[in-house]
Amino acid sequence: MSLDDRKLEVLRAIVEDYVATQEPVGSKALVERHQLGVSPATVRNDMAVLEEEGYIRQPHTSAGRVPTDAGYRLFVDRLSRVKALSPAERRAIERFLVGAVDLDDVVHRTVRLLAQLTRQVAVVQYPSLARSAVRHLELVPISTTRIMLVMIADTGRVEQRLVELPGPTPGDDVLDMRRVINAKLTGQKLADTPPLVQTLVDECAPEKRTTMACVASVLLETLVERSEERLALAGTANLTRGGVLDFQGSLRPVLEALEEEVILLKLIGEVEPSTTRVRIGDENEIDNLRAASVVSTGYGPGATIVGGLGVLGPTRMDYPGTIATVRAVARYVGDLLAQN
Amino acid sequence: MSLDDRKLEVLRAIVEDYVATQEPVGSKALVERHQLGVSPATVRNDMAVLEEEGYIRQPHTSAGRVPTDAGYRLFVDRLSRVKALSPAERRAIERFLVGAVDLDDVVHRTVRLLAQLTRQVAVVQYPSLARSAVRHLELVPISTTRIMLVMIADTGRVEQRLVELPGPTPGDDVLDMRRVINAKLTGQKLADTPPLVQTLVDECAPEKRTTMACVASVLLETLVERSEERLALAGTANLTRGGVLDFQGSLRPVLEALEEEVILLKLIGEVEPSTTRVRIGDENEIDNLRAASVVSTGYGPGATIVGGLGVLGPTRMDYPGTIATVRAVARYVGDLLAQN
DNA sequence: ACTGGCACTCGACTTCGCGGAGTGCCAGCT
DNA sequence: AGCTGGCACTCCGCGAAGTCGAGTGCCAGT
Repeated sequence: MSLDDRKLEVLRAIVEDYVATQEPVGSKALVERHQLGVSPATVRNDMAVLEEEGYIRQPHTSAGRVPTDAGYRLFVDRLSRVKALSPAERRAIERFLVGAVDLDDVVHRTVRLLAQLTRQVAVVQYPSLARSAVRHLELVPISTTRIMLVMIADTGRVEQRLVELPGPTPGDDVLDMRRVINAKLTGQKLADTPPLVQTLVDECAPEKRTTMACVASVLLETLVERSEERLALAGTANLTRGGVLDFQGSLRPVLEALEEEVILLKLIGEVEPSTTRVRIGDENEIDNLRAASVVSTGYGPGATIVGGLGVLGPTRMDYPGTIATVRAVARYVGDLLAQN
Repeated sequence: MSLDDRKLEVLRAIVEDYVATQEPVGSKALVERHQLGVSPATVRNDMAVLEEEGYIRQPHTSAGRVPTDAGYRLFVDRLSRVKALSPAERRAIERFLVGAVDLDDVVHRTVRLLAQLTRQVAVVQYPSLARSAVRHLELVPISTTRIMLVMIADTGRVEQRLVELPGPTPGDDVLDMRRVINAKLTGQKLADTPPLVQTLVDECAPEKRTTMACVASVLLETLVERSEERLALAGTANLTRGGVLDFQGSLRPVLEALEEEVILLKLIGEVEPSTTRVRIGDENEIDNLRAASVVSTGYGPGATIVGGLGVLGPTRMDYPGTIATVRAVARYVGDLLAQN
């Protein structure tokens, strides 16, 4: 016995009602609120099957039904159509993002916008260095034995690092290095730079080699190894929405997970092109987030992806709405980046 | 009738026990756990007076006593001695901060360290631009009509902004501007720069004046108006410690307050030289934080202060320990900054 | 000025009983 | 077959009632 259309319809109704009311939903209430055209008894039979198959469950005997993670999954995959955004939402997005002056600003506005629209926790990854190219490298002398290395990526990200030189170095030498380095690296994908940096040292005049080696090593750190990824987070207060009910009464593990950048990156950083990814409850690999769902997607100028963004909330969330919002925001941000 | 020494001793005992156990403390338990040398009945009389004076209160008749905000205040001001840090804590601080590679890194490590040591929410303000001086200004051509302005402050902070030029501008002109601007501004306190920026435009050759004006306006924004202050936050998960008891059961307002940078800046940004400031419960001006206490102090190289840092927790917190930790961390960070 | 004793208060926790929402199952209907 | 109405059953939620005990305030005595 498989799931015919009506059973799916029942599942959808259960999910929608439960998301709306946050209370287990019973057969009677279901037929009253939806035009299913059958009696409660029939619905009960369907429910029994759905429960058998693992899509819904009862918190206890003689309570209504609640969707399981699998139930939400089925709902998301086959029963929901992505909602169109309301004009009001579109306007909100535009108004919010217009007037951002630099990358930091864009990211901060975006993350707050997402949190506000979805009423959940929002995460935005800064454009990944790994997916960026070098726009310019600058060496700024700070003292005779120290220079500051500033890298500007085509995504607008700027990274800087202090370089301790092995000995006093005249300003002209610094300018020289700057010229050589830029000639070699400007326009290159960061991922491709490591071998090029090596050739920088090799091709350097012997008497300047130790200095160049110094700069090169910091350069490598900055370009590839370093705190590569950055994140912005907003809307943690939204976790308290819905009282103690969501997250089985303990925000603790969730808050802890949100403090770990590595975890967040796992959640929203692993993006395939033009997909919106939905992870529901148990599908999350992080134990602390078994009671949460994550909707994430990639963003970037045009079709390329330079980073991820998404939201995290209780499994009991409005998936169609959230997915629509996340996608829309990602697209707007991408357009914004394309303008630079 | 005023507060003699024993009454103060009783208050101290109440605060210490309540902080430790999180339960209202009664007269019997008090004499058992502390060597007060008097009977419970005597303590009860003292308690009655302390309650009269507003330093403690009963959650309900026939429960033990709990300190009021005023009680904590008295405790902090007159009854507690700042604890010395344990060697383990000192080591932890050093180990944590050693190896920071740049300012971002320092701030992030510091905030996590503070959160971990105090087991509370930690906030660290980036060195304030208003208190910094210009170390160097760099103009990086991005295209013929766009340059990137990078400012490096003596505190290690780096700010960048994109400048849209009114028309195509040769690279030499950019270099010229860079030289002029640096000559004028390097070493200046940011607070002093606005009039100097104006003279930059005035003294500029007429044909380059519109370009320079463009740069100058962005420069002004960057130096003074712009998102001037930045913050790092960590340890929000610590709010859930102590269960539903602290913050009268609702984290919501606290989390909301923590999302507002402006509020956080108010809390830890207003620092007088070399004072540790303690705001207890109602003393906070922000309504959302009436159930919280904030311990904050300034930090900076040597005696100067470039920013603030602190922690936020329930009014029921270990004040002596927290104060000691906050101070120690601030000092270490200051030393670290002094080395650059 | 402190102490021991004592009556009293009142919240925390347990038990009990009830009502009701919701179920599963079955016999009957279309 | 598939759906429906009816019915007995389960079990949660909630309020009432009762008990327990920590803690208090007060007072008389040292």
